[in-house]
Amino acid sequence: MTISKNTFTGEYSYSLDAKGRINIPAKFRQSLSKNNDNTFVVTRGLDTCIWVYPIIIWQKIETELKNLSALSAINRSFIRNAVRYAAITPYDKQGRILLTPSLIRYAKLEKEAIIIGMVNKIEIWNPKTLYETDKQNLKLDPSTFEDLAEKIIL
Amino acid sequence: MTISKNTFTGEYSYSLDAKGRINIPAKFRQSLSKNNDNTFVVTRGLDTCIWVYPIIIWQKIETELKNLSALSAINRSFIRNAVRYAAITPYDKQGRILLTPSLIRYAKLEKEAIIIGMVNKIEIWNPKTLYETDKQNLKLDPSTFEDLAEKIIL
DNA sequence: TAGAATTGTGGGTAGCTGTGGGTAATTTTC
DNA sequence: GAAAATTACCCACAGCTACCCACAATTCTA
Repeated sequence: MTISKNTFTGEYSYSLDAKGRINIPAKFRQSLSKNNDNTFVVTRGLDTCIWVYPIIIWQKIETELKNLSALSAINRSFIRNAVRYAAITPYDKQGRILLTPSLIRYAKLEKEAIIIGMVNKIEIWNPKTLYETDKQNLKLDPSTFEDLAEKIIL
Repeated sequence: MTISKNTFTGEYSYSLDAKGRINIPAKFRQSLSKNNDNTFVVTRGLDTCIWVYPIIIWQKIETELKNLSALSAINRSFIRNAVRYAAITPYDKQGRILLTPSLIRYAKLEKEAIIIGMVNKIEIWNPKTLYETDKQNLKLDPSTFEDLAEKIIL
């Protein structure tokens, strides 16, 4: 098997149910390595969305955070944002994870949700918010974009 | 076999079936190196077509993307756009890959499709769109080609 | 050139996936 | 300590997908 583990790509449309549960695409679950124990970590994204990490990836991030100097205000604010809203959620027999009300509010999630594989993590979006964010991003510096594209895309 | 692996050339006409499957030319499949596990990655091309990569080529892109810091908004947006439309598809016993409805819509594919070898990747086109694009490209500033000529010896 | 193997295309079906809801166990509240 | 609220776990089921087989056309081989 050469397909890399804990790596996610693609965009999917799923629905959040009345109990705050949302399905993680079967393909993403299959990509999880065994030592994740069918468990993800959900937390606030830096955009208006929810970030979902395989738990072993999250653990690496935690150790990195510990090594960040607490002197920098940016670091402190990032650590606070990333860690304080993090919740560990194993998925149920049907492959769904449970989102906290706080996260659902933060990402302005309603019934319909877009799930995007972001290589080493997963994002959950309200479709409208995603659309707005896409529009905003078009205004970002295009030359940086092109530099990245030339370096990375073959 | 002297032909280098994971390299594609030539133009072929194939048909997309009702289930969204399309055959990858046998010659292209034979060119795949073993470690690809009979698997391609399909994604949006920069033109109105679908790009198909051998998975090990795609994995290089993934690794680069993993190394981009998620603290930068430009990086996040870039990753999202690069990965969002990508799908990993092993080909079946008959040599066909499955295209996502989203990609089929993007490339405006109907039944008839043109498959083109583009050295390190493969392109899938609607014949009409390809024809139109060719016509447009004739109008491009010829000096662009001259710039390229300085970089590449044909 | 005849036979064998490969290739491209179509379709059927078992099993999986996504979604909703129910119930027992647990926690919370008064 | 009992009732209410919340949570965790289970089942049901429609729709879809992955996998299988069939077959005609083409290419290869002896």
